[in-house]
Amino acid sequence: MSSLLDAAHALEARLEHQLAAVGLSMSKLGVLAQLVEAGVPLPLSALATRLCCVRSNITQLVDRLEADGLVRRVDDAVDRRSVLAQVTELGAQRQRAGAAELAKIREQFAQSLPASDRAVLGRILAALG
Amino acid sequence: MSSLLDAAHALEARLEHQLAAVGLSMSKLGVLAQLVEAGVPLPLSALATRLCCVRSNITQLVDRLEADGLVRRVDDAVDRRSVLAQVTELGAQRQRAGAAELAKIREQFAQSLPASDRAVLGRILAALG
DNA sequence: CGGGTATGGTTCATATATGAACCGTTCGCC
DNA sequence: GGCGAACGGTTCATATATGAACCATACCCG
Repeated sequence: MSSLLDAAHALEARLEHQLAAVGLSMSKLGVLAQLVEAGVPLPLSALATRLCCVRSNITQLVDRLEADGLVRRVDDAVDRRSVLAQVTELGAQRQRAGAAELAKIREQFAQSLPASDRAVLGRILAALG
Repeated sequence: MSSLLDAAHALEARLEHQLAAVGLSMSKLGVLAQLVEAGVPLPLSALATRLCCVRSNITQLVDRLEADGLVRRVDDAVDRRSVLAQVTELGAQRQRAGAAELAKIREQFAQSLPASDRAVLGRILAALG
């Protein structure tokens, strides 16, 4: 059980380290990826739902992304309570760069694990969820 | 790859939740367990080494544990730079309670996974490290 | 239509973690 | 003996995350 946690932590550290090369973190990339995927600005609460975290976390994350110039807050024309996050051109560039870094790690991961093991691992982890 | 991270996060959340029942977190239990296992007060830097984190993290963790009355800071008689963390009686009780909660989860984990899968999982994760 | 409830976002306090900067102490070595 | 490097701890700034409290707005129902 603890080796599962250890492996996950090591993997996370590697991902964060790799993303740091393009000035991103997992959290920031997660937000950018959601916005790019959606193709339209999203309400902050939609981000919270998709990223499985509380709203106050998104507030802060978007604060930092806005400070980085990767995201803009825009008003929602139809619901005055709502604030939309819109990815900037720079943000979209960064997201692509981050995704490329992620792909590298995924590649290494795949290579270090035979396809058969990968299948077994997937099955076991799915069963745990 | 992401299912590995997801599974680990879910497991961590369950552990934290279970430990909250006895007023502990994984981090706090980690410190207490090291101190109990060692049997003697440990320098904070020894804790940092054993728990694989930076010293400033231990400073804060011990601050909180001290506020909880689970640990005491004592001077090191031979090295005046060093500060030792000594587990209190209450701290030792808490550590036992926490370990019991952990054991419950481990039990469930073991039951939800056939022994053969557990062996395979262990082998795969070890290969990743 | 209004009043109560639900929703959306922010703010605050807190926990956990990192890394840089700092200071006092110890140690190795000339 | 004394000096410079290494060590030990704290402090600070920062990032990430949670949850409670708060306010404005929207929605539902009698």
